Amino acid sequence: MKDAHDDRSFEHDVYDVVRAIPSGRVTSYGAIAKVLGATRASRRVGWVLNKSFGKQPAVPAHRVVNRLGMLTGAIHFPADRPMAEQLVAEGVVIENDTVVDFEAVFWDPMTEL
DNA sequence: CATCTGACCTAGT
DNA sequence: AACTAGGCCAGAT
Repeated sequence: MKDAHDDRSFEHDVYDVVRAIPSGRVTSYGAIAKVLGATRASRRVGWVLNKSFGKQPAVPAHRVVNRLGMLTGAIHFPADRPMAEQLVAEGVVIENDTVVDFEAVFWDPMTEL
C-alpha cells in the first residue's frame, strides 16, 4: 500500500465539500482547507480544484472564491464556461469579478456541513 | 537538478 | 491596526 498520507484523500475530501455547496452559495479556499484540518493549505485546495474540470460527478468549482469574494480562479476557467456566468445563472450577483453581498451568500462548510 | 511560482491564508511582529 | 514572513505541495522553467 501507499503511505498513510494518501494524497487522494485530500483531493476526494475537497471535491466532497465543494459538491456539498448549495446552488446560489459560495465558499472560500480557506474555509475548505480549515474544515479539512489543513488550515494553511489553502493553496493546495486551489490546485486540487484545477484538476476538478471534467470530473464526474461534476465539481462546482465556480462556487469557490477567495476570502475577499473575488473570482481569482476565473482566469483558469474554460472560456466557454466563465465562472461568473455560472454563478450569475445560479442567482449570485457578480460585479467586477467580485461577489456582491459576499457574506450573505457565503456558505461555511464548517458550520453548515 | 535547483529555483520559483501559484485558484490562498494564518500567524507573528 | 498594518506589514512581513512563513507555510503547503506540486508543476513549470
